[in-house]
Amino acid sequence: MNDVAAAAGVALKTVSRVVNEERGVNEATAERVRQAIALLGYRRNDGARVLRRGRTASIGLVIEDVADPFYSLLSRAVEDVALGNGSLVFTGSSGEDSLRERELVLAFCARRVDGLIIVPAGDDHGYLVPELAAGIRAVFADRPAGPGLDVDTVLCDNTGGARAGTAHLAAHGHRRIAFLGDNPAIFTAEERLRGYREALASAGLAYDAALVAMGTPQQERLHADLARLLALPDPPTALFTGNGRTTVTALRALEALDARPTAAGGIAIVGFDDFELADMLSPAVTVVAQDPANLGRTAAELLFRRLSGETGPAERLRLPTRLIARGSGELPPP
Amino acid sequence: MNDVAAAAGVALKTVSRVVNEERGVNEATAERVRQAIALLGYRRNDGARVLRRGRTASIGLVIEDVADPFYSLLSRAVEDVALGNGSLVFTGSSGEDSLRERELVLAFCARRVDGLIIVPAGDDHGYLVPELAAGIRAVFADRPAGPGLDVDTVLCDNTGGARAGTAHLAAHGHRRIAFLGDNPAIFTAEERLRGYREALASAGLAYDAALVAMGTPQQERLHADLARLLALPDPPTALFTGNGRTTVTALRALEALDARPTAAGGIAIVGFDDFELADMLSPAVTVVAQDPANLGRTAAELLFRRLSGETGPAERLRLPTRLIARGSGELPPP
DNA sequence: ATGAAAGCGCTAACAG
DNA sequence: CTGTTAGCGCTTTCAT
Repeated sequence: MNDVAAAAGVALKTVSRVVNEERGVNEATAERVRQAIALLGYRRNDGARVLRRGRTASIGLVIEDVADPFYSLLSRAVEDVALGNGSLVFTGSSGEDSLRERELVLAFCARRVDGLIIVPAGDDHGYLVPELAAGIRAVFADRPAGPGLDVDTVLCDNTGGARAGTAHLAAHGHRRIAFLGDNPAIFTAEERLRGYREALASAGLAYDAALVAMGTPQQERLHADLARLLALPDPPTALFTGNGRTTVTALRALEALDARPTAAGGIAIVGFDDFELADMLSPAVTVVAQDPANLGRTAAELLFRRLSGETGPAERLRLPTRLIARGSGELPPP
Repeated sequence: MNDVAAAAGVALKTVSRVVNEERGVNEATAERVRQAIALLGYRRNDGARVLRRGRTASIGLVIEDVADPFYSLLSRAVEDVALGNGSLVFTGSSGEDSLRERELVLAFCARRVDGLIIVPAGDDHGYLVPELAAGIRAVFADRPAGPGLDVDTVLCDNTGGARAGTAHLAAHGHRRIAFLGDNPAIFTAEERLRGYREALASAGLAYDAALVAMGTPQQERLHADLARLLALPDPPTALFTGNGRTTVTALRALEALDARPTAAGGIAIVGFDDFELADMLSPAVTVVAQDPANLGRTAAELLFRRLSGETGPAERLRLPTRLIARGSGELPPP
């Protein structure tokens, strides 16, 4: 910048004015400065600018895993909103590891991002308190913050969705409905289990712990759980799966167990989360769909509203789910 | 930092030393400083640190769309390598828009990222020349930089992959093989078309322009193209699809045209790019698989080697593809 | 319309 | 082992 000023024969401040397109600069002078800028290949250093101005025009996004379609859709929506607000986004995947979540968040804070969108892996966010006090805004998405943090949150209607999916199976005559969920330590997994139980109760069906299996959606584990379920004296005739990953993995496990449903019949399935090609399988898979892009957009818009000064108590939004009947959830019991 | 120094009764530099865990500080003094830090809730401002040190410990990643599984896998790999090198990553989706690509790249440069990984949308990267001259390192991934830019590049063996896929179909007796590709303006689409043509030539089959359809993978367009192909007096008995999106969309279009293959027979298909559930469709889909995570990892590792001082001429890497036979590519001609 | 000076928060380079 | 000084590149404030 100094060089540009010297080359154009003006003061630093004038260069600054031209670069930032402030008005009140003689057009001839401005042109001279622009020439010098072009000649020297000068680019404004936004880092220094930030240091002086306080706002970084960047936000941090911490999710579980960008490679998961659910989160990649969410990311894209956040990105778009951020760009629309002139902001860049740091993305980080926590991999469901609360330590890594914390490291990422703190690294973003040290970079003085204006705000954060967090899909938390852990449930202790005490480490955020000083940052929030220092003025960094945060919005939690998909899962709430740990206790003691009063912060904007956008969740999906997990319980209602699971209730609707389970009720759908019950309405098609199933009385033995198994629940395959994610690790119960995960907020959404637990809420969905609750919805499942509520739907059973509404349908007058007894809750049977033997029909419930929860854990990380790994092939081997699901294979073992499904083998156990199918070997039960009174095996399930329907399956409610607690998230996209679990649905797909369960389908694979059923295939391996030679128990995958066909269009003609077999175990009925409803899955939480829509997924690519669910409509092309046979039978096509009935799902309770969330809208991850909507989740990301809503969270980001809320964040930017806060950043532009909107005050008021922490918001807690719930996004609806939608049951999409495609075939696998409408198979009758044998 | 001033406040901390005052509270601990030491000089600024001592606080700096403690914060950065430099050695050569009396343990008692250090402890006093740490107490003051905790008391005041002090956090180092990395922006200021960067300004002074020159390195931002951040890189920029520009891809086509994070929401696309190919790029989301690539992103995750880049993220992991970056984190392993103590660096954060700005992510941006260009949406196949060269203007937006440019804006993102320049915004990242203004933030003085240490390096860039770019999947280019456009083919004019003149705007990068001053940035490269200013010392920002860039690695191009998946597609090469425009003319005149001598820069590290990691590509996949598009031609070889398409050749292998097409040859596979020919080896199974097909003599009328159609090619459904992406927009021919896209580098990879063109390379894959080349591979297709080479394989035809090797198999002694004539190239027939009527069997080739290229464009953005939208449902309507593919539907129309497929309808035209199927109505040909001498219609194709096999299909080679030029990328993951196209494969899936073509499958849907075939379904709508009532021409989707079954395990029993029908039009044979080999697709470029593997995709989730390809193995669960019926017939399962034979693909030429790339490894997007490997692509991301390789590009990121190359970038960080450059950032840590490795010199030498621009590298041009080609990553191999792998044919995975699953059924749809082994269907015989009628 | 333009400029001079101060300082954002930090660290490099030297003292002591 | 600790402190002082200067300055990274920019914007803000107050002159001119």
